[in-house]
Amino acid sequence: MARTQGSHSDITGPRVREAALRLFAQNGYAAVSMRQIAGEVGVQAGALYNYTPDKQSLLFDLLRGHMDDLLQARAACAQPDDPLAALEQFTRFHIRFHHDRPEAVFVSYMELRNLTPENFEIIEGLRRCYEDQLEDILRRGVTEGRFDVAEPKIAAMAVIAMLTGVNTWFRDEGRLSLPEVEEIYWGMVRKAVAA
Amino acid sequence: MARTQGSHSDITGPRVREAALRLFAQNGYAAVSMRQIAGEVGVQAGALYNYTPDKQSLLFDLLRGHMDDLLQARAACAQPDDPLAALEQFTRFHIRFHHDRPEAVFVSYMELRNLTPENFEIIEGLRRCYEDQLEDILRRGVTEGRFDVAEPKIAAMAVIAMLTGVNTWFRDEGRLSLPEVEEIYWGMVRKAVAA
DNA sequence: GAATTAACTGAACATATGTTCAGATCAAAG
DNA sequence: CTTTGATCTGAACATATGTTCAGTTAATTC
Repeated sequence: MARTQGSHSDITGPRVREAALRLFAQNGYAAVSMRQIAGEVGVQAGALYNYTPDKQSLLFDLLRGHMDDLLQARAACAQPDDPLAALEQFTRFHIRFHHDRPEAVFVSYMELRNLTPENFEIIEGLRRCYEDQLEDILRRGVTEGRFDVAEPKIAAMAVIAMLTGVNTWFRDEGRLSLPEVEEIYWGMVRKAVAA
Repeated sequence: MARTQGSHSDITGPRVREAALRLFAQNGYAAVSMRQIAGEVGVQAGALYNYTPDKQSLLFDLLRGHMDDLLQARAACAQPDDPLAALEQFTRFHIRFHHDRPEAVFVSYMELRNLTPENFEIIEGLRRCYEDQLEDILRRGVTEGRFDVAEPKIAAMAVIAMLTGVNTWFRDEGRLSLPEVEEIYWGMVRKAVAA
């Protein structure tokens, strides 16, 4: 049972996923070859198959891992009883979480169609689970008379689309800091659903 | 000068673009081969090169055509002086226009990274031109004291992201009609920027 | 130092890719 | 009917693809 400690496997495995994520984000899943990924890691293409059964699983594992991270990070948040506080919490969490991993966000959105149907269903289920959390907040706010939202499901989709959009233009070196952007978006979200 | 009238070219040319658009939307630019496109048209791969110098130009022409359509359709709209009316007009126009051509919208968003840098710059310029129109409406509304928007550029990006998001979930056979969806989104946009 | 075995190489496999081009086809013009 | 030229075929080109696998390398254990 040699090679358990200091094994390259602990190093190479993550590096494969990192290289795949970066390349998929930059060029798209279909446009990236296993040889490119291997080259980025400094290894021959065949060696990748010690870490993934095939290219499809590599993509799926990235998306799956991202969605797991999202739901886990979300679950670790305090969940205020007050709907307004919960909505603010969700808004700021979403912007921050997505800002911190732009490549995973991008790939998770762009490469859904390159998943096999079964894999797609799994990712889609996790995504729906996240969306439902926002929908629940909105419904509670409506019930308590704090929000004026005729269609909580649609409002949830609209808010998430708006918030995720930050990733398309925000730059760390830009004029505005992330907390400032958070503030601006929270203002719009709050007003958009206000009673 | 034979073959000018009733020429197949008038038929095949558009069919090539239609097939390419449909296939690019479904499978992504990189995953679609010239032979697939040709097969869809009922022709051999070599024949496609009577209608496009290469695959890249085929993609570019689709995106270019879509952006031209967008700006032209927008220019054909009445442009109300009243900022609130102008914003409502923009909101409804955006939802309707994007609803009517989901494939072109999808491809225009997803395949930007598969453009050469020069082609990308052109499309990006057209896109900015469209965004600026919304930004101008918001600025005018602020000047006239009708809107409360600290960052018109960012608000414009947020509104557009929100509106374009309709395409990701809306189905014609769904519970809500497009006019109903228009109404819901217009309500959220109006409140989000209201003074 | 010998044995073990995880980690990796390098070549091979069958198939697919974008693009080119000489030649066949055939509708229209003279 | 003959000429013309746009339209398309079918094969070829060089290169790239995902994946497999027998064999090499080298870190660890005994």
